[in-house]
Amino acid sequence: MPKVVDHEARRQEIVEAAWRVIVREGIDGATTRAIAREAGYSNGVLTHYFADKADILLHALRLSHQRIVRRLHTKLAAAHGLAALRALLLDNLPLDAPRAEETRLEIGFWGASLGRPGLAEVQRSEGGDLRDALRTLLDEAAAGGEIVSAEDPDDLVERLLALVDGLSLHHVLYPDRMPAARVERLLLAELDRVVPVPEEER
Amino acid sequence: MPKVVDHEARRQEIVEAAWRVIVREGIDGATTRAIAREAGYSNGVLTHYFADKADILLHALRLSHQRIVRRLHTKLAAAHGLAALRALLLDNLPLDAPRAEETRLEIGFWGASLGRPGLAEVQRSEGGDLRDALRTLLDEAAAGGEIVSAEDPDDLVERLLALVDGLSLHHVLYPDRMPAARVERLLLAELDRVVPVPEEER
Amino acid sequence: MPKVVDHEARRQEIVEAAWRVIVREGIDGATTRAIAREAGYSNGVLTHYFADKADILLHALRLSHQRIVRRLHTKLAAAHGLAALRALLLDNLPLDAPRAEETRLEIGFWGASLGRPGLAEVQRSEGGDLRDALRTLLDEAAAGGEIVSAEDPDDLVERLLALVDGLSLHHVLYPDRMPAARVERLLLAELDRVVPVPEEER
Amino acid sequence: MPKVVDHEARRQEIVEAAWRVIVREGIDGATTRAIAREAGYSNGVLTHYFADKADILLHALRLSHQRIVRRLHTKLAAAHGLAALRALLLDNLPLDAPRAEETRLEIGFWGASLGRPGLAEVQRSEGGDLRDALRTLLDEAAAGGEIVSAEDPDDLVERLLALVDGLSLHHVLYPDRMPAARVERLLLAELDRVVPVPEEER
DNA sequence: CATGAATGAGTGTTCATTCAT
DNA sequence: TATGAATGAACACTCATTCAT
Repeated sequence: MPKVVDHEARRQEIVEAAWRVIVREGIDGATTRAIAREAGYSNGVLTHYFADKADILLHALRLSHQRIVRRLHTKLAAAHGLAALRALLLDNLPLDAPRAEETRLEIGFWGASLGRPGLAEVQRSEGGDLRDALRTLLDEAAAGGEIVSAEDPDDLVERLLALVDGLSLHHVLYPDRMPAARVERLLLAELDRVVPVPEEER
Repeated sequence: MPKVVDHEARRQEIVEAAWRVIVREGIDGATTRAIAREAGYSNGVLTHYFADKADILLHALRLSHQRIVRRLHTKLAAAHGLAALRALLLDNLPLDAPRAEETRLEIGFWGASLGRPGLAEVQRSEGGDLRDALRTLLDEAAAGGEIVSAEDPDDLVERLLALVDGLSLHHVLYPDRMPAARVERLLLAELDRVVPVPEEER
Repeated sequence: MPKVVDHEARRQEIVEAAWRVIVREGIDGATTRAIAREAGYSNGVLTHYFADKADILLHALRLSHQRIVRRLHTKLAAAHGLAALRALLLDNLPLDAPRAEETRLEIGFWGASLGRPGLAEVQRSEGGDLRDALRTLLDEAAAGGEIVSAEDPDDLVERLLALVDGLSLHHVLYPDRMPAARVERLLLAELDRVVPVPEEER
Repeated sequence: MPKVVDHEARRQEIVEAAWRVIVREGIDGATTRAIAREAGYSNGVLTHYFADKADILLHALRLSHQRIVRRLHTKLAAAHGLAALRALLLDNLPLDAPRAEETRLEIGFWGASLGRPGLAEVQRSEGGDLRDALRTLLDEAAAGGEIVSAEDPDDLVERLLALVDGLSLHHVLYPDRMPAARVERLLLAELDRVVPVPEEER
């Protein structure tokens, strides 16, 4: 098995370069040439590692999701229940520059996904992981008595996820109106509603 | 006596053609040629009515907003307070095919706006109208005792708007997971939280 | 004879507009639209007065020549012999802004004439008028004993004309190196060579 | 090991193709497509070798100048003083077909330079080389007693250069009136004026 | 006569892709 | 494997010209 590891490593290099280009120039600025240049290779290399440009973009999107997931796992390793739920949601908001970059990339892909089922599928399945994690933590919190809600837990999860995306979008598009602090406050307020907050804690 | 052509009407024709192309092919598929063809004219006509492609896209976005606003005004003419608030929010959701098209267009523009301040500005200012309307109705509902909330009303409005956009996005991208009925249910559930619902009514 | 005068006047208006556009924007910037706009008419008018764009340009060139000739006639009305010759040559140099404009137009037409025999023909025939005038004045000066030259008078005229064009060109292209004063000095020096200047006069 | 292509050689190929197109079709006929076709390549190649069309035109102009300079160096290698001066001036006249082509190209660029400072700058600086060479030879001739002139040597050089351009122009535009032989005769006559011609030589 | 709407070929330029080396 | 040369279709945009009104 000669050079198999190299192959995968090179793919990764290119995908990371694509990610950087998309974040920096936008999805329209992510030409194959720009990606190859960013990766430090010539145009032609891309052929050896990806079927076409769409394939590269798809993997760049996957990379972004993987990073989010990895970050989550690190953060959630020691946390449980409501605290973990809160951490997970906050982590998915563009509260600092790196995460704002991720959000910009994601927004670009929303539009790109409209006519390309392949991209939408990636977002669906990988978004599913986040949803599952949320649901698990929610159940954990409910089991621990931290949360009380008459609402269907899946609905609650979906609304939280929609809120995360909506707030993220508004922050990136209209940062003046929706600064990071407000994004955080609005999301936490939503979460607090399902929590029967004892008077002594607040 | 020149050829009788209503200049403004022709502009509108072209903008509507652009709107249809964007909805059908996505914002990337909206080439000047495609727009001209859709409008039933040759490439060159666009020159007479718009400065450049960006100008056309901008007006297509405005057209979409105008349609939403017009529809709202019709619906809200006889409604007041909480009922109007509810109607307004529901109307902004992609609960039927035409509105789903509008949402698709809007999502495309989110990405396009990232690197183009002009587009973002249009979205900001026209989105502002909706926000103001929401706020007014909210105050009306609060004054009438229909709504009770300890939360800052502007925050409430912003969260509702974020939720509208997030739910709309998820419906368009993942219709299986987020069918129209669920979109509606999730939004109304959010609204119900701020309403002190008397037992006998529910 | 209805409106015949109007027709010619309108042609003149348009030609003058074309002249101004060419001087201001260069020959490449002289589009039919720009000319019509400058003239204060719509695009379509040009059709009624000129066969095509080439026709307009040709008349704009003629106009420029006519202005030069008219100016000459005014200046030369009272002058004769060597003084007139000198005046005529100086008048053809771009020693002030309006004449520099004329020169710029002329240079543009030199290039345009290369592949268009019609334009070259206009320049040839109208340049001939100037040559004839020079020749006449030269003979006059020679007859009056003001000038003594062993050279063929036609050759002398041609060299003076070539020098006028060469100096004009260099002034317009490289004004730093060839300011107006130098243009004038160099031309007069050339003329002085054929004149046996008495010591007491200099 | 990439396809073996001499990058610089290919650039040269394209520039030479551009040169031929400009000479044949005029500067307006030198479209990027025409240049690519003349070079025997597709449209897209130009991208690899030049920033844009202006870059190609600029190099085509430089190529023309380089050819003139190279020819001069060959001719002047063994010549000195007045003879070299005479050779240099004659060499810059369009006395045969290839040099007439060069002149046509140059005339086209005069017009093109009017609104484009970059092109004018190239002509200025490269024309400066010729001026310096002339001045050097003039000094050499003066030092050797071959030439006697009370005139400022720089002025003399400038007038000779203006005459070269003016005569070249007239030859190209009006070949009937100004055949090659006359061009040569007129320039030499100008030069002879500054030379104290011994009786026995003429 | 004048308008200006409309045409459609043509412009420079970009870019994903192919492929010989 | 990696290069980068080469392709050719596509892009937004310009413009002289035509013509119905």
